[in-house]
Amino acid sequence: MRKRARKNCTRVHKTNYWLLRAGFYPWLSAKIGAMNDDQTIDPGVVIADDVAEAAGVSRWTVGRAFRKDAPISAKTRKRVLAAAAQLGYVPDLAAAGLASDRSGLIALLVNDFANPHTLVVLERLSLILQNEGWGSLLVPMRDESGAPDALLTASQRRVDAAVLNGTWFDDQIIKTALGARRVKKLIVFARTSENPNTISISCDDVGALRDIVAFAFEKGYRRPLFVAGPDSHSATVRRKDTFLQEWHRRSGAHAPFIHVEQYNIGLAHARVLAALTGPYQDRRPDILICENDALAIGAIDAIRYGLGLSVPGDIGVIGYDDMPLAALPCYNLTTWHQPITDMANALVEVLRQTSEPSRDQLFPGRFIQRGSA
Amino acid sequence: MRKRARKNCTRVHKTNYWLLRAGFYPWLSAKIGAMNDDQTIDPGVVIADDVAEAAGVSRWTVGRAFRKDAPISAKTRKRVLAAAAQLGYVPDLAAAGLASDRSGLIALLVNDFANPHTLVVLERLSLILQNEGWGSLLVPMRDESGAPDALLTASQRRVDAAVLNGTWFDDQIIKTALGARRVKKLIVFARTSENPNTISISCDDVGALRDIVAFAFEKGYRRPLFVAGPDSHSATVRRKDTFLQEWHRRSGAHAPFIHVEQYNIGLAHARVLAALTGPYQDRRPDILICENDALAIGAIDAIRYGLGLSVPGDIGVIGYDDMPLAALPCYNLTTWHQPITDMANALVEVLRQTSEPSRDQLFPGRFIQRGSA
DNA sequence: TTGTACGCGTTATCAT
DNA sequence: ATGATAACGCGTACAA
Repeated sequence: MRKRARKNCTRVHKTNYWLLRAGFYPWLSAKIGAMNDDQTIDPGVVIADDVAEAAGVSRWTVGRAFRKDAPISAKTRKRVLAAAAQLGYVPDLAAAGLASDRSGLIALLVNDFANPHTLVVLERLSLILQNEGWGSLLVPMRDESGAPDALLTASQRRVDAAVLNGTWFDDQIIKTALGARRVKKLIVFARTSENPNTISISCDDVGALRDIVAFAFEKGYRRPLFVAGPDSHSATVRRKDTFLQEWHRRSGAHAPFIHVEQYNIGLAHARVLAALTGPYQDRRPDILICENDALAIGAIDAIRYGLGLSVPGDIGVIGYDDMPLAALPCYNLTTWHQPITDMANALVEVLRQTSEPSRDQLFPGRFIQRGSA
Repeated sequence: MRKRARKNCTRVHKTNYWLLRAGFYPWLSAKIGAMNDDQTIDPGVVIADDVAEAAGVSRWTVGRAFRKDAPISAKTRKRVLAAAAQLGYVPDLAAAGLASDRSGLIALLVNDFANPHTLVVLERLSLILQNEGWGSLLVPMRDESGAPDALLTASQRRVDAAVLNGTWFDDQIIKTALGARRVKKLIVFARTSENPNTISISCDDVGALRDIVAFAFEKGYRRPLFVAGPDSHSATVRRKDTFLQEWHRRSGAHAPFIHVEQYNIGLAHARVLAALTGPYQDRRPDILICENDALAIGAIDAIRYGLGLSVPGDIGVIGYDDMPLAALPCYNLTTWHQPITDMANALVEVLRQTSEPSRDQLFPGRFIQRGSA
């Protein structure tokens, strides 16, 4: 009964939209310039048919004029674009997505709104996606149980890919994502993932923690405490394990660690304070190695305002991320810089590719020595 | 030639999607639970026709079953939903948007990524929109010239509304937005706008600054300096002008002010330091009233680490926003709390309405006294 | 309450 | 290089 010509669409789409920047649509600015304050431009939408009629070509030729690498003569294209400019035509991406199975939408799944670093990631990703002609669907996840909702949203909007920006994605969430309908690609950003069906783009945190351990050891620190994020997630384990191994290799001793349930500055404050006034009261660490900057900032606050001690005088602190907050003189955090822009560029490259890319792309970061250690 | 039955669609849409939460789609969880790690669910997409066939009804009845207030018998709906559940059907919102002229997408236009408060706004808005069945299109604007690009993106995606979250939107940008095709509603969030074609949802900053002035004056401060954001934008003027008026009314004196070109912590640091070591060296203020928290944080850093003075001992600082950073013990900023959640709820209400809402909704905030003044 | 014709604006595919 | 046919998946209006 039901007819469906295009099943299992695995065609390669080589024709991408171009001319997607407003700079290429001078008629927009012209119209706006001529407007009065209380005046709205006639919202009567111009469609490809109108342009076709005006240019004396068919609707399909209009579409070709707006796509790269389309078989169309330069002369015809010029005429079509001129007609489009005069009428104020802009292609409708929603309709294009419906027809082509490529929505041009990328879902950014975010659960880590308490971490200021998230804002940096959102800025970089959305800007670079916009430059490349993609739209960003911001999909928040309140907590772990919010993941199915988020992925449902993404799949209902036919996104071309979903990017996991969170920190506590566990394997169950990734399985949910892969199971969601119409989510074609799943990319784990700024985290590693062991799942073979994902593509992860992240900073080389193994190398990073080796460098961090080297720095701390050579600076003479001997009583470290590792401050890790939520337990039970494979992503966390990597930095922690690398640290523990490296420290043992260098010092012969086993370093202790604590876990904080969320990457939340206030919570880190509380947990670090509890640790230093409780189990670690009599064996106070001389350096806190933190899994990321949010934990490190909380740790500094705990040391200074909870214990009345000094950083780095009494206890040093090292973070990871180099978020803007880390550079403020109040914290002046020694940390590890992730090359977010490079990683975002790599993400775009992965999105462009139709073939299976190599998984687990690692990018080197760099150590940022400031005043906290 | 061209036929268009539905011109100027001003119909009232009373039927909204329901059952949009994943909790209502138990088959998703079931399928996922049964999966192996390296297995992907058959992405063969189930459409309404399939469900119709399985339930023995027409395709249109399937659509009705998924909408509220649709004329359908409870029995039929139950049968349809059962069939949908078995097949794993989920409505396609992209196609629905194309057909109905309501995409269910809201564009969040953001230009203020240097301000940590933006993350709070994004979290609240995207969560509440998701709960109500809307999707959030995150549209970044690098600078003022990026506004046309951003609005083009929004209009090409047929958003139902565009929400301006930025801080330096001037009237030209708003005109651009209103001129953009297919952007039906324009809402200015957390800022006021004088433009009669917009709806602004904001905190009552006139009342807020009255309270702030009252506090500062009664605390005995007598030499204020107002630290404002970018000049030339009407949004900025309101807090500044209110402050200046109120201070004059109370003290009989005219208070001075400076401008910072962006709401950026580092830049505020530099500008405040320059002011205090330059023009204001010999008439040092005893209190800095800042237009928002980002400026206030920069001011505190400048006072403490640039001048070596103490806050609040030598100079007090008051902010506005109550962003999470303000509560950290390092800054402990006295500020004004904006009721973002209430404002987000009001936004949803405006989005729901088809009639013209009253413009300029104001919400009361509250003074948060901490240690910086 | 249910079914049908038509349209939404575009693209894939094929024929010319 | 261009035009034509047939989707894409669903909603609206109206008839039954």
